Amino acid sequence: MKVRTRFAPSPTGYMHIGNLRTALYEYLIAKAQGGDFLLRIEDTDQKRYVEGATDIIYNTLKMVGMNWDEGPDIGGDFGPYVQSERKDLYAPYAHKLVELGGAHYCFCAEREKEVDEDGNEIICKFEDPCKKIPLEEARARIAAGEPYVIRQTINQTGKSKYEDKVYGIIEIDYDELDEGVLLKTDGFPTYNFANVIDDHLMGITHVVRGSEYLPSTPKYNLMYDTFGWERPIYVHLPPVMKDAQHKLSKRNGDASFQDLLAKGYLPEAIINYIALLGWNPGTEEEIFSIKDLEKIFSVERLNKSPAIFDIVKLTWMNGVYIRNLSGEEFYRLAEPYLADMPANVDKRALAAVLQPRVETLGQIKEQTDFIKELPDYAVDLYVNKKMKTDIEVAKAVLPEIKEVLFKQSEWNNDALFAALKSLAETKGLKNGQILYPARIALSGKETTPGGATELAVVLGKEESLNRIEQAIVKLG
RNA sequence: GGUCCCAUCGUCUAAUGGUUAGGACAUCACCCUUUCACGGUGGUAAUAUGGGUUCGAAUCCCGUUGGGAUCACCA
Repeated sequence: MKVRTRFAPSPTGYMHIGNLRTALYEYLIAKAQGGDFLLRIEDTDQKRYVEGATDIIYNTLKMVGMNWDEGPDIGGDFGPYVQSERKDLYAPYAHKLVELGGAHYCFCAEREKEVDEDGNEIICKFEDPCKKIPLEEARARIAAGEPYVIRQTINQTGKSKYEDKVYGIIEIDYDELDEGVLLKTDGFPTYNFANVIDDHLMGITHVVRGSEYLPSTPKYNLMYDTFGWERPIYVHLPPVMKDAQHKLSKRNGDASFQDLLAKGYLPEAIINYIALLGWNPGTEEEIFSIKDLEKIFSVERLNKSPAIFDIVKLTWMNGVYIRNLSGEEFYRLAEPYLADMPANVDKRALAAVLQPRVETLGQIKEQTDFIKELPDYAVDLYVNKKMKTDIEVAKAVLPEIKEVLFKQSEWNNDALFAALKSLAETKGLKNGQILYPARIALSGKETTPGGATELAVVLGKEESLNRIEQAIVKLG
């Protein structure tokens, strides 16, 4: 049978990393088996709907290369793919479930949380008195216009049992299961119910979701069983953590996919990194494109313990992706970050020195700030023991450097380096005694992307000579 | 609180009864070098804990501890 998985986000306007990873695994489980990956929007909670949120979902999935085979925008044989458009479809199934004995009509007021004297929430199992109302009486009250919900009926005793692909056999006592609402007063289904109906109707073979659903899965199974439907294969995923105690969440202000993009992380690197948060290929390789992952992914290698999201390792991996880019591709990506560079700056040369030195595109700004404007630096920057330079050396050498550069007609790194190197030789100095002061004069910074001659190329001849002259004046 | 789940270097993880417990990030040292990076070499660093089972346990069982989840007309 063809594998079918689904990503079913609710449109809340925020694609967080845990969610993205769930989508990735759903996608990979399908694709590794030549199956279909579908997109379904779960918007049954009208209060939480956020305008434009579905576009964020579409754009994110497209950007990382997770193409869906069926979805709200492209359709498919099992639509509609937006739950609010499926609204009328659920109620008949709910009433059917009542007939089959798997649910009942309930007229209770909405449950309120009880609090004890210390302000702690009292947790107790809900015993629904409406369960005892004869079906005919309940139907009469509904006919009379009384508001009602449909609630799941759980009469089973003993242990429920199912197998999860990552956690193994899960056994839970039926007694622990809450008789939750399936169809709300407003006629909308709850997640619990809509999920079962939609997954069945859409032919979903593998239900992939967070491990928080592990304890409520027996309730879904009961519904599948009562309807006489085949239970899906379950794949529950451990959470992605911010630290040992907290899940990554919107509330904590943790990075979303969008935030990472804005900081200059590449979609390919993000996908590669999160794929490895809870899954490993069993080899020592760790750089994978999504196409690679489609070939090698297997559910068996999914991990069951939570994983902490480590931005440091993601940053490293992003650096790997940046370095693997061709010079042309990197230039294209870096260009927007170089928009405010002065016109005389050789942006291509600059991009070339930047590429091995940045791990995120966002780091370009701090690396290039000295180009726009020479910082007002302290003269003791010219002192460097290892390079055997100090203020006196700089004072002596800078006019000579200016002279050499002034005469230089070929303005590229090799030519400049050769020229300054021969200056050092004729003066009987070490290379560093020429190059270090030159670099400081050109940049006004202790560390720079590239050496003296590389910076001279980036700045151009005129600006380079100008800065060296300023240094000579500064040193008096 | 009841129930369910989890537990290997700081972090992500490998090792499905027999390894000097492996790799990657981070960290430290050294090399390369025109500063800083990149690259290269090497080092520090882990089986939470107590009992079993076994010739042999990170691995299987039980307890303890620590953490997480769940118990909504939210998904």
